[in-house]
Amino acid sequence: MRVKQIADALEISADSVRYYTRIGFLVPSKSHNGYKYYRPADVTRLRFILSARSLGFSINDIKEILFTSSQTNAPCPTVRRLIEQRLKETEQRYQDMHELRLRMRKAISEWENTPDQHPTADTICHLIEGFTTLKS
Amino acid sequence: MRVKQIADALEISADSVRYYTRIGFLVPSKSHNGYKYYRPADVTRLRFILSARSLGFSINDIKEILFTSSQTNAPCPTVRRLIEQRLKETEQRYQDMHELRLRMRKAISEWENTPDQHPTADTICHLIEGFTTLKS
DNA sequence: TGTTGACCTGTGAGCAACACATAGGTTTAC
DNA sequence: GTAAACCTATGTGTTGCTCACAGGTCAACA
Repeated sequence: MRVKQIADALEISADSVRYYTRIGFLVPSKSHNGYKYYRPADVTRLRFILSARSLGFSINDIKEILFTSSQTNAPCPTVRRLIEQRLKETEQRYQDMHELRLRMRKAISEWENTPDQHPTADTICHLIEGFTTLKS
Repeated sequence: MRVKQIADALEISADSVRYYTRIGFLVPSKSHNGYKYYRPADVTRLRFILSARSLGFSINDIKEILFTSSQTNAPCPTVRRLIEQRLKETEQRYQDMHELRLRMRKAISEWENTPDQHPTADTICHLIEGFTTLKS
């Protein structure tokens, strides 16, 4: 299979496949014209990568998992440790997003009753400068 | 003020200040030794940048706002338009994070009753490969 | 046989928003 | 005068891809 075929099969972009190849996650064989050819084992491997990504593992995490596994060691302890970390980060970012979301909504609703205004010597945009999270 | 002083004053890293300077948001004067010196107007400007960032505006958004404002036009319509867009994106990412969070938690709880296992010819990590979002 | 056009390829660069590494300058204390 | 602490600017690294580009491949047609 060539890059587009494997990409279509797993519904990702050819560029993503090229990226995973570039960082060594996939090792296709090369034909005479320089095209890369992927074998069924690469499909399995790519499917694994995508599953891991969808569970929040980073590229580096996957690298570590793949390495452990290639040493014929059980990667499970690593996987359990990593997902706990990633979950913590995700919770944090989730919380941050929640707060950002509220701030944005508050700004929008506050600005509904605020007229436009031209910039002055010491204000760039009075909407933004006049909005403070600390306000009631 | 030199870079660290202005950074400390606004509680951000000196590297961030250098970054904003590099992209032209701040234009300090240079002294004989190459050090950059920031004036009070830069503090105002930096404060504005930080406010905008905390409302979810991107660096490019801020660039647009600053430009409009520098033309002595009211940047308010731009600001209102941009924040609506950013809010939409934020809502989407918030939703994505929510789902990722649930997937991760489900995986962790499912894996509690799953023993470790060594890799085989066609499995890299049975935990990840055995987990599917579609499962009940 | 030649050629047009659609489609595909690999490589290198670019993106956001900073953080880090490095080599060297400045300042204060002694 | 010098040593140590602290500061500086610049360049590179980061994450996970996407995009731009110049060119290769292949089937259909003249």
